[in-house]
Amino acid sequence: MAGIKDVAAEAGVSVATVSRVLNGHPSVSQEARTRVLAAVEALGYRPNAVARSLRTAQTRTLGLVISDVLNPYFTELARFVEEEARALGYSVIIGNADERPDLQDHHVRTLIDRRIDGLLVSPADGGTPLLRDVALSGTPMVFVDRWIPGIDVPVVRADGTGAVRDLVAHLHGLGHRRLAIIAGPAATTTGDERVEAFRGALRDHGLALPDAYIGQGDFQAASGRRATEGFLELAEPPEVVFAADNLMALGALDAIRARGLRVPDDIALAAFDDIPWFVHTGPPITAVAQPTADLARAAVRALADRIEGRTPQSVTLPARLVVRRSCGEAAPNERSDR
Amino acid sequence: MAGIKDVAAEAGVSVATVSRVLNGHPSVSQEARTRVLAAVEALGYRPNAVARSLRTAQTRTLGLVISDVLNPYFTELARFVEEEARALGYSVIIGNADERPDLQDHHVRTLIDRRIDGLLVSPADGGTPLLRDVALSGTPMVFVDRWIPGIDVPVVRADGTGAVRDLVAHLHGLGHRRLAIIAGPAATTTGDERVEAFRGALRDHGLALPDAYIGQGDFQAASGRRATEGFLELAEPPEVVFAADNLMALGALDAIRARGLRVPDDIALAAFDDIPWFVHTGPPITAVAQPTADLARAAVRALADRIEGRTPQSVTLPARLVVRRSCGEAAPNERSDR
DNA sequence: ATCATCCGTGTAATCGATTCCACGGCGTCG
DNA sequence: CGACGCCGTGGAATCGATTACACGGATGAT
Repeated sequence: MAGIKDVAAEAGVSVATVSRVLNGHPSVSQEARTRVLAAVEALGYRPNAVARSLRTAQTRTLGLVISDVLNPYFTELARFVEEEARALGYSVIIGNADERPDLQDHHVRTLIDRRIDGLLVSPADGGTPLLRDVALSGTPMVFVDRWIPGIDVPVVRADGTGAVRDLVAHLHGLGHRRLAIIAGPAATTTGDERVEAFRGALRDHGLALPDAYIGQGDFQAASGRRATEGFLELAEPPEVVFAADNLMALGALDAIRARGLRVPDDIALAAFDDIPWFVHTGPPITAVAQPTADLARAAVRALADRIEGRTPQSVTLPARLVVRRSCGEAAPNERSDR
Repeated sequence: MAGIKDVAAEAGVSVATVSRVLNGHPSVSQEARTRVLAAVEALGYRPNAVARSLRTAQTRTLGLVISDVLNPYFTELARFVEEEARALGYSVIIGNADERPDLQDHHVRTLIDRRIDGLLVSPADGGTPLLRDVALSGTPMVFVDRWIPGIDVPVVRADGTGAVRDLVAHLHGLGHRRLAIIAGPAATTTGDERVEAFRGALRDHGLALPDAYIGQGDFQAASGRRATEGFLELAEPPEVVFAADNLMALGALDAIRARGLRVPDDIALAAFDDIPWFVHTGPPITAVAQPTADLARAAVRALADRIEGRTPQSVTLPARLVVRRSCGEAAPNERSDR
């Protein structure tokens, strides 16, 4: 593969001049510039990004570590992150943690070893020592969706409290009084937060959230199934199950069907995170939708700000309720899908 | 960030010795080894992958360019690819082409510039000049799922003919005679192939595949919707729609529902590519399932073989039919889900 | 005792770019 | 007319690792 020396030789100039032309440096004669460009064209020369990165100490690459690529919410997030990053001239390397702290650490370490310019993280857990160290070491970092309290890094996320309140109002309006939630891992911020938002909204309607109505999940479908089975075995099972993410909602749907029950007639179902498939499930599922594209854009911009020496800002965007049929027939005046 | 020189100084040896210890080179005294290791530990030293790559001319990184990350089939593929690559000591950088040749080229070029050791591609189109050049230039490359005829590169893919034949037999057994297909872009191999397999299977039952029953899609949901609307407007609409990928099946489902029709009572639906969500749609969708994990593993192994100087092999694995309810009630003796 | 070998180690070249510094030529200004 | 400055350019240092080669000392064979 042709190197910068070959180009210099071909154009009859020094490597310094070639480099200057390629980087748009002003002091190069028109003459030299055209000769170099011609040589580049002739040889099909492409600069070696590895060598360039070594010298300049920047890779124009962002790392994105997410907790689970198979979760459509994160897939979508990743897609938009890459899109915005590309627009700003960065590449993205994705690391999938599969909700495993050890895998998360593996990816963080590899990314740091590759000297990525900045790190976007949606932590799978309460924060391993590694993540703290990285943040402390001055590597530009931004949390997206989930974050770790006590680590001083900008956070870009959606606030679900308003939407959850709307959801509870909707459920209450349909006559439901016994509402249960399948929570995420307590170690994740989104885990807690969604439970607390739910509890708060229930309180507004004079309802309590008994411990038996809080299922412990881990954001995976299987845990949603288990938690729902637990609910269904209760002497007084809930009338509604609210899953804190879309995969657990799917598990819940499984468990409900396995019992021969019907949604929403026998039990209602709602989920956090809206995904395209929820339109097509039987029945379509009512969900709290996050502004994924905006979150991704804001996160990338915050990170780029941090990298390029500007001051990054934490951003919180509101989520919104999308009513479908899984909690009972929507009243005609309620907001519906889209 | 500490460099190898710092470690050498701390341990009181030369950088060469440090490097030897880190790379498990034999001729290093036990003494020196422990001192170096202690220094590494003390300084929290991590080798700079960029510098290492420049010198060794290898990055231990694989590029994976897929046509659409949002398609769960590819998401899953990507996940398993990363898993297998990690097991073999490689990292993976994913490039999402969004079914756009220009974006595909962008990613291929960036990956080559970064001097990845090998490239796994599921081409979005018939093959841009760039892809040909890269293959010709000797960059290790393997096609997965889709490939480009005329480029001499190993191909790892699933063969759907058997499963499609099973599908058609199943449909025929249920009494369906007017079967339509939503094809993928003609430029992709999977596009053609699935149509031809379908046509062949129909012929076995003495059925024809009229042009009006071949919808033109592009592997995206919207195209499935359009094609299905076309079918439904026909004087004699088909009794079954077979979508050549899962997203188009979703579009088809949309179009059918929008008409107020019911699956499978009014019209049957089947899809190529099985995904977890098909269990939860209303009704659950009959599909041809590809052995995604095995494909991913085989592809990575083929690429690693090529990179490491062994002879890579093309691999073709059989797909299988998963019968659910979207084509009519399954006979009790038929293979069902799982 | 002598010489060849081998082992552990260090010095320095190298990978392919960027960039600091010096230099020659030329225009401008005093 | 001499000095100064600027412009375009090239030489060489540099980034942080790996590795070929050289070297000194110990060991073993003859």
